[in-house]
Amino acid sequence: MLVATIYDVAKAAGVSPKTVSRVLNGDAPVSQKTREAVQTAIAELGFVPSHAARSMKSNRSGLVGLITGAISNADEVASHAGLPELQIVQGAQSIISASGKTLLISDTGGRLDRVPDLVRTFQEHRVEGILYVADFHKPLEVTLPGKGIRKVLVNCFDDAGTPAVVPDDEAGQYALTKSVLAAGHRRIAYLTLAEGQEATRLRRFGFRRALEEAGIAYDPTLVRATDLFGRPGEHQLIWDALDQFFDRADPPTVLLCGNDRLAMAVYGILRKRGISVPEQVSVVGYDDHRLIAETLYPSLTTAELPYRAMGARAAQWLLDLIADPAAPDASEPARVSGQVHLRDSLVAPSAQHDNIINLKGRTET
Amino acid sequence: MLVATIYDVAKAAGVSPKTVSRVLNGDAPVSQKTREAVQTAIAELGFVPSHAARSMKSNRSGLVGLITGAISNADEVASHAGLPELQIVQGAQSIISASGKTLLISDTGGRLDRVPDLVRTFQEHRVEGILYVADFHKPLEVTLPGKGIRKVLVNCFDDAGTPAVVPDDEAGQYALTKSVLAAGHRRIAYLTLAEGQEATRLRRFGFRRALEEAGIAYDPTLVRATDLFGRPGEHQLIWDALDQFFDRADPPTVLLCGNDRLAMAVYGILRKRGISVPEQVSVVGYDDHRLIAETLYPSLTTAELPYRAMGARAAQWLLDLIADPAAPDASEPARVSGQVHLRDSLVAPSAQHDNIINLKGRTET
DNA sequence: CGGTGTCATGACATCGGTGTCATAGACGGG
DNA sequence: CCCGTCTATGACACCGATGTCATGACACCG
Repeated sequence: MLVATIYDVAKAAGVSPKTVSRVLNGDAPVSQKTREAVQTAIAELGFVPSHAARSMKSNRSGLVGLITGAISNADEVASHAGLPELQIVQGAQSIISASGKTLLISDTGGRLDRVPDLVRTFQEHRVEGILYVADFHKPLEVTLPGKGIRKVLVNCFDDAGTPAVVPDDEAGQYALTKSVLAAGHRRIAYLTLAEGQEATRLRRFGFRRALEEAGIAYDPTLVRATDLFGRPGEHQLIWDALDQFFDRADPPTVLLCGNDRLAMAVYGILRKRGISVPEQVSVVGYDDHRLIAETLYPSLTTAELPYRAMGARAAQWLLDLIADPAAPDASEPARVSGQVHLRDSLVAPSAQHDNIINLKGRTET
Repeated sequence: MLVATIYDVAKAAGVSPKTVSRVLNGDAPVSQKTREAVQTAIAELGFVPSHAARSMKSNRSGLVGLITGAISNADEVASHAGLPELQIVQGAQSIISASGKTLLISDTGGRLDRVPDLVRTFQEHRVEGILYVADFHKPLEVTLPGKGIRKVLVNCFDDAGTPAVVPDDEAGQYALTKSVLAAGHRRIAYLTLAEGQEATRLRRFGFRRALEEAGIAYDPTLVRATDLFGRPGEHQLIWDALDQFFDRADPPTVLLCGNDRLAMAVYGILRKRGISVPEQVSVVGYDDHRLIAETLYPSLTTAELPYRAMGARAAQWLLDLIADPAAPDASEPARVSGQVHLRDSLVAPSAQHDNIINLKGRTET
């Protein structure tokens, strides 16, 4: 006898299995004496009810599936993905487990073609819903199998009206740019993420909107895409962009970076060029990747990518859909916005005592 | 009818449920014609067998539980924990899923008192084994419940002979120090992790062993613990340590850091002091946290904390224990060693053209 | 042509719980 | 004292698979 069953408990307590069940679930009156006898037997045998048997009868698995590439991506590419994506899992986990359900986490290992397998495994476990988490804000790349299963997309979206939760990149960059403007900056350079990404497109809108409101013309020559996801050549790209910016007669007083990792690289390259942060130029990131933002010296001003909140929001949405099967799909993704975190890397241009103009070549090695 | 059952398939194909089962499992001959009829019915109904029913009959859940604080820690503390710990999960995931089993991942949310609950949930699911993952190398902090369930500890150990997989910190620091010595350094400063940690203790052994072999005396004044897990005050601690090192008549030519995050902070503080890496001093980390090591500029020489391999090793061990219930416990934890990754932050002292001596105060702000 | 073995298939019990229904006492009112 | 009601409990079927055993249809052999 590997594990005790309800029958073992019943025999030990001298009652019927059904009575044990009643003690377990408290769904019918049981006399004090019987209850105690049963509880003693349960404790002695170390009995734990079988989830399989229970869910078979009730036809409710109490399971929610989550598909992510986070766990594998974390190592594969030292990119903006990885750890932050994990916060989505974390946010979902907290909501799901608070609801008494269990989260089944599966990992694509970076291979989209494994998704059908993962969904099938979920179906075998009769999950009540599925969360699909993308590694960054993008259109859904696969057709999710699993007809009839409730799903919520996180960090991605489709055009079929599947419920989706995405970051409000436009509002995030808008708020961040407003903070930069509020500090007094007027010449703002922007090292964006790769072209073609949702985040790049949406954040540029937010950036421009903030500039317009401040009456500053958008200058495309102050904007360069430099994110190569940490692949070789990225440092060179950043270096070239900084060259271009600082060669100008009116060099920028602040550098916005598409993510905190880029900002970290920028710190290093600025150091090599002999330019101090923030004494000579302010630097701003994006993501609020705290490992970076708080450890960098000086600490980094950045906009939060509200991954944790997105995970929680998506999980709650999914639970609602499960509870009310008649609930309608959404026509629009839910957009979650995050806060701006002001830290030491952003100061007023007036506090930048050392002027950057014509620093070019000063300490190139 | 929410989901199709084997009975629905049987009816649609005009055969008995048992025959459908035979088609599914291929454990008995079925005629070609019958097989096709059944497969057609399965496809039409979108039938997926119920894991619950299956495991109830077979008494084998095919599940393995994993308990970690990684998912929550990732955000809580921007420390050496978080992402790297996740690689343990990743390594385990790959082995477990390759074995056809499913990994059930649970998260303590940083609260050890939740462990019994998590174990209980695992027991309800009748997991065949449990992996317990600590956030850094330490003695086991809790008594794991779940009598009779096979367990393997990862990144922690107890004195009861529970199978455990830990990093070989001594060998790692030894190899890393050997690399530093091989580059020609003789005056080596060491910013260690917090006192009292296993890693701190073991790595110091490795450090000293390498020094001894090179005939260099261990100088305690060149060793300072500066890791505050990213909490405020850490920068100050590092700053003070660097002051002390560089005030010497014979300042060190290289700084070993207890982890890559510390190295990142060191980069920033050195920049503020006007000291260039590696032109004036070499810097070395620990962990091979690639997000940091490859993005920092210059890229960081560091020793790999072989988390992924540890996860895989532990998972394989657990699978072996499950397959052979008679297998004995181990008296010693398995120690997994990682490689040294040489990158740009470490150069020969002869290549450090600018002497550090008496730089003190040069650019303090 | 009967006996025997193989192949293909089905009936039935079973895994561990829970829903349904029945029933034995206790208790109270008329 | 009888009957209705309520409380506490048990018998039994069932959820969806699969293991065991039985059986019908052939084919092959002597």
